[in-house]
Amino acid sequence: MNLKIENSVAIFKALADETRIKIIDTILESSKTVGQIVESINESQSCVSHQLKTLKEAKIVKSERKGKCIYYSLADEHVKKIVTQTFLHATHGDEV
Amino acid sequence: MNLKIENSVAIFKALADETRIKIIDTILESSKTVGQIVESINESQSCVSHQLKTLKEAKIVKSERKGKCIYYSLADEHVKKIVTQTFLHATHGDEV
DNA sequence: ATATAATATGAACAAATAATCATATGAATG
DNA sequence: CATTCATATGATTATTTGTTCATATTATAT
Repeated sequence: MNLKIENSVAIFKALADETRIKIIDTILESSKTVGQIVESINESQSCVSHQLKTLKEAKIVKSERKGKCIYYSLADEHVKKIVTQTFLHATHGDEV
Repeated sequence: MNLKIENSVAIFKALADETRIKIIDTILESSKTVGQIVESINESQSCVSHQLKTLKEAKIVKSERKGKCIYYSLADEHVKKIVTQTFLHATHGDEV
């Protein structure tokens, strides 16, 4: 019943996987097709597709078909902020 | 070997659990003893203690003994930013 | 030194999750 | 309309993870 808690946990769960974070890192700046994502991280097409589905259900990413291919991108700026904030923390260690 | 990815995943994993988020929510503004945390969320002492350990290993929280009790608080401001940013997103839905 | 209060720990079990394999779907093109 | 290219899906298996129970530790007070 506590939306703040439950929604936050849902977001963090969606982000708590190396494959999914690699996907997000790949599409952080510009949208990519599934094929491009598969190329850029080192996982099978099936695996990537499964994880894209997870990310989409969590509303972390959105998709759009253009001709043959489907392009995935981050769903909104807020999610991007959470991710980049964490990337910063992760690379700058314990600095304030 | 990619620290940005690996450290970020570690942080998100630490945050990807309802019990742990409740703990974090409880100590977000001021430090609390284990007993106080147990009271405020609805989990057993053992469960809370286990999860506090997980959070501490992930450097999300720190602890300090004062007399009989051990006080837990957030480890740093950066983590607090990540959490509050997400809480905001979680409560304000899809707004930018 | 013992008893008590506060917290931590280890083992065990159940539940959740991620990758793989095989296959299905669906759009585009000849 | 049949084929091919791009992506999705379902089942299965292995691994990870969270909670509980019982017990251990550690500090303080008596």
